[in-house]
Amino acid sequence: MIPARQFNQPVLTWFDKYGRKQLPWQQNKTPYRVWVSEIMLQQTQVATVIPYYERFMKRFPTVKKLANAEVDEVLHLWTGLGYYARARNLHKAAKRVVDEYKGQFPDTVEELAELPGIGRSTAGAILSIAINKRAAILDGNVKRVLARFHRVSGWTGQAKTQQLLWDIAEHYTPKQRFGDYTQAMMDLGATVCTRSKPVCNLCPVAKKCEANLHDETHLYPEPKPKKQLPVKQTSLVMIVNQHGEVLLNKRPAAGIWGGLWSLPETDADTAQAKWLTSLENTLQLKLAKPEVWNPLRHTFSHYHLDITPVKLFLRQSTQPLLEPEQWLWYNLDQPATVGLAAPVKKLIQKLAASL
DNA sequence: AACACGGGGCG
DNA sequence: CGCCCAGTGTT
Repeated sequence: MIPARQFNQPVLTWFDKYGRKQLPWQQNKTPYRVWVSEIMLQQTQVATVIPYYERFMKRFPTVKKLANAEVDEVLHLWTGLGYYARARNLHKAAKRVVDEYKGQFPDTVEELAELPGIGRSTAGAILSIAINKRAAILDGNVKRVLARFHRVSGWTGQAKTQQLLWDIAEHYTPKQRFGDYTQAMMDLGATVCTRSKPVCNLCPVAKKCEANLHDETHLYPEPKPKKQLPVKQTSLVMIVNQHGEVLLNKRPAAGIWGGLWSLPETDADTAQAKWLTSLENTLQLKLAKPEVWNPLRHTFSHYHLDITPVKLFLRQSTQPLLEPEQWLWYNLDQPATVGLAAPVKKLIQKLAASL
């Protein structure tokens, strides 16, 4: 690690020249105003936050006003920002600041981080920016800057990696101008040391940045390890009638693709022949020999689904369908306006092209 | 369509 | 403590 001032002085000088200082929450800085801005900024970009912030501050100019409001009104002002749990936390925390601290925000990281929605980093940001107390932060922007500067390996969410980054963050925190330094690091990460294509020639510490010197900024921070997703198999059956329509059925409300229209599904390859026979019986159809296509993979958040498509033609004129609530002949030229699962839509397009 | 984001909650 | 999640913007 290099001497702290060789890092933080160039960063502060850069901030004096290029940092933003006119944002609404940078005026009249109080713990309350900084807190609200930090929570809003966790999830949304600056340009979007500004009008929300101003409306919020107009309606709740003090923590006491916020604490006394109905949570529904807080949520109402939050509408459009998303992550409503954070608005609830904001409201809960305001009540606690009023009840437990007589409306005065505590001035230690430990106490602030006890409040719902405030962790160590947000606590550090509030203290440094609002009351110029010495406190480090480690948000996504700062993690990126520091991981690159020292080529810190490991995913930043890993406890060990995170601890190392906190140590580095503490090390570089200056002996004065704590608020400016916090702002500077956030701005640097947001505008220069960006996730992709960082603009190193505008960076005040580029000449000492190990990732930059090795031309390896793209390797840091390391991405979150992809968890090995389980692979499930299924088969989707495309039954085409003499009008070039394909048979869809509506899926149960629960489970994947709940309530969407899909192709009839069979999960057991080995039992496919049997399944087709039972489908013929159920729907009173007569089917021609199946044509098995190459599988395609669809990935959910929690597993891969390898889908084997099977095409078959109906060898008779179409009969009225049983249970028309659940079954539908989908015309490929004049598609009905129904909700289709993404891979089903893709398959139907391929099917149309094959006819 | 995958990824990232700070903190809460769970086992 | 480690793991997963939420909800939306960015890439």
